[in-house]
Amino acid sequence: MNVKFNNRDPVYVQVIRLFKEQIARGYFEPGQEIPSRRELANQLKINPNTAQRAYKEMEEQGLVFTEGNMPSRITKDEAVLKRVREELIVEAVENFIGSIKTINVPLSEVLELVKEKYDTESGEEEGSE
Amino acid sequence: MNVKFNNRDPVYVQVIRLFKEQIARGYFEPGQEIPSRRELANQLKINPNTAQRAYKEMEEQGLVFTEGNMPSRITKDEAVLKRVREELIVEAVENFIGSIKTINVPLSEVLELVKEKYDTESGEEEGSE
DNA sequence: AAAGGTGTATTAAGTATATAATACACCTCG
DNA sequence: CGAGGTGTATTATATACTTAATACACCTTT
Repeated sequence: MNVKFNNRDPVYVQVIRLFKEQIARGYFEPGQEIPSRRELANQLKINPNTAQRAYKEMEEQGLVFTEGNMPSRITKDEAVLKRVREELIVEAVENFIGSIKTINVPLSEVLELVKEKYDTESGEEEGSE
Repeated sequence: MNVKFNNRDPVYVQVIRLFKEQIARGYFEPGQEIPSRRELANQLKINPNTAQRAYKEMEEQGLVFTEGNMPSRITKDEAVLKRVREELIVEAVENFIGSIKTINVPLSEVLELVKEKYDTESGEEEGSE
């Protein structure tokens, strides 16, 4: 796994974000197993306790669930999964609007910029490391 | 002054951001005096040391300068001020594109959302707390 | 000269995050 | 049965950020 963490946000928050993005992209099936805390920690090169904290919060948010001592799973509630995607989109849009309003830029101007930039970096993954 | 800080980012980072936004909006004249560390701390209800840290970083970035023991001032270099605005815009655009790409949303779809939301909250301030 | 406002610097304490090292109960698998 | 993998919990240490309390040199104003 090839994940880059920034040093601004807590790692466990970034891990949650990572799972939400994958959910939004339809990467997970409802009820699908996710890596154990220890395995995730190994994959992401983080501490098992940090992985545990991320999973615990995701459980509180209803994104994953755990039965007995079985591996945790993505929720089977498809409405929840769908809502994750919508929330991420709304969040992105609101952040963007908030930013350009505080800077006081005409909307048409930035929309042009968005279209240009979007096509420029048309792909998004090119992980070679 | 009515500034709301979040608890995610360091306060001194948010203070820098605040100044950059005001610069981007043309709020400051080149060479204009800015509040002293103690006064800013008083206005924003933060610690003078935190204000000092923000000012120090802004000096390192060339945004403000200090002569002798006079009050610090916004740089007189208009090119620098102009660049601040451009950088904030580019940053907003890139963040936005990055977000919607990781979520895998068609561009046309979110652009519609942006237009709708932008008009909805046509004003921007409604702080009551 | 004295007072007070600049910027600047230092030291200490508190909180949140991350890591580390364990520990334990539970269940499955061999 | 026993080993090993689950989730879960506890305790300790390190670091970054924030606040706090001072301190000092410099300059202007009175």
